[in-house]
Amino acid sequence: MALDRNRRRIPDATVSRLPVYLRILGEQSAAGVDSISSEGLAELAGVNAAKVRKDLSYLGSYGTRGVGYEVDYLVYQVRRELGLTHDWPVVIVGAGNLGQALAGYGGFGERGFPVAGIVDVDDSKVGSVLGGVRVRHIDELPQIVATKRVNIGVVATPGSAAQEAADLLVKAGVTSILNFAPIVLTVPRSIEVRKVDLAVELQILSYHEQRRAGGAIHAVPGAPPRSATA
Amino acid sequence: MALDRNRRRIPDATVSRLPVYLRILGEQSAAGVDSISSEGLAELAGVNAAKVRKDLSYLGSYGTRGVGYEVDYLVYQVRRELGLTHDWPVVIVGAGNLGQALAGYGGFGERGFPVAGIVDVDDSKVGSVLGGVRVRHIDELPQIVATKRVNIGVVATPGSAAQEAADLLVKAGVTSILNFAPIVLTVPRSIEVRKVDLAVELQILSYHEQRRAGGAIHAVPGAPPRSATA
DNA sequence: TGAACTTTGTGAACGTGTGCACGAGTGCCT
DNA sequence: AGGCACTCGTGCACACGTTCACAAAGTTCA
Repeated sequence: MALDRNRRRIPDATVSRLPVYLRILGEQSAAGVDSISSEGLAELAGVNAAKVRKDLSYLGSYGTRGVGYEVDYLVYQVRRELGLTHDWPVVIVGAGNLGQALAGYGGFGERGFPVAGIVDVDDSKVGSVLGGVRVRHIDELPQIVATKRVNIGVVATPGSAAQEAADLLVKAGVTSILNFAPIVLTVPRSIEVRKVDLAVELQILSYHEQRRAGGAIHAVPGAPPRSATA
Repeated sequence: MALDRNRRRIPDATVSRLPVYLRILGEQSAAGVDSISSEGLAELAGVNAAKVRKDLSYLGSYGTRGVGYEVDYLVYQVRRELGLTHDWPVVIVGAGNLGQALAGYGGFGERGFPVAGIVDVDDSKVGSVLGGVRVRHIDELPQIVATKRVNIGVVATPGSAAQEAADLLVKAGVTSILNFAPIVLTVPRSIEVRKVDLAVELQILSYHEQRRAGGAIHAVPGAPPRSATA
């Protein structure tokens, strides 16, 4: 505790890979594997072995030269670094198509993120039960966040309501937001936001497809003049 | 066409921002805005103005100094670069919770990615209708891909079935895959894969929450010894 | 015990991405 | 017509991320 190896800042790129390692390590552990090399883990994670070693070195020196990493011990260390030693209850705003799917998707709670509540503005949705959780009115959001000690909010509303949802989450005391709405949220700097956007992902794939197709079809009909003045 | 300014490789980071610009530009266009500066676009996209200019410069010199960018013209250019001048039908594999939500989510087709089909292995799901599309048996996948000219496949199965789903998609002729299953897919190098993983996103947020909480609680009970020999 | 072998941890080189700062055009106003 | 204000396009420096390559440290086996 004195020679605290902690409080090292871990690079973003590494943080985003740790969950992948963690899942693989869990699978290996369940399969009875005791020890794994950086090469083995790299293979399973689809990355370079040196990258694995460097990533893991940010947590400390938990490997054994000549052998590899002890799976269970590494699982524990990664979980600790990611803050997964306890559950993080989440609250979902928006009980539409997506909110319902998220609540119904059991893997949420299993992975340490139990759904503490789902809220919606629409009274007709309030009261129905999704994935074992009753939909409540958005006015109850502050109470849910406070009593269930919720730090993470999920925005699953249409784009038009997303900023308002985020504002309410922040006001209720949430400090991290996972945003599924296709808009850029404006929040205080201290709030951590991550975005998941289907359309963006599909459009990136579209770019590569178009490129693959030769893309040489530039003379598309309908090309507007630069200054239509219309 | 002779002095082809095309076939310039656009950096990945830029490609992933173009869809964001595109959505904002579309909104501005709908709001009656004719012209926008890099600063204005940057503000709305939540990024640096220089970055916007550099990103757009990869498409060509479509701005006007002293004025900005003509919104409609820029929309056209970005859409062209992203290959959005025509629709890209997609096929969804897996009609579970997620597959249903994706099919039901109208925004899919509206944004140029109509659902050409949904397939599942489970006979009890075959025949039901989701978002206007009938669920078909996975054996019909090759036929759907061929007749509807599908290039993009969506894997919405549980992790345990995802690799098989990907293999079938590739065999059927799909060249891009959007993967929602929490596993690393193994596919031929020529196939473009993008992954959307809820658990990863939540765990990244968890990391920041843990860090915010001071994280100084390292002496967690239950810390396993390095070599348990158990 | 010691030599051969394995695998980690990390310095260093390289590649990619970001942001500043400023020259170069363009439009507007007098 | 000329000057001024504005904004794009981009060279450059810096930060971040990736990969190589190798010494250090551990294991195995004769």
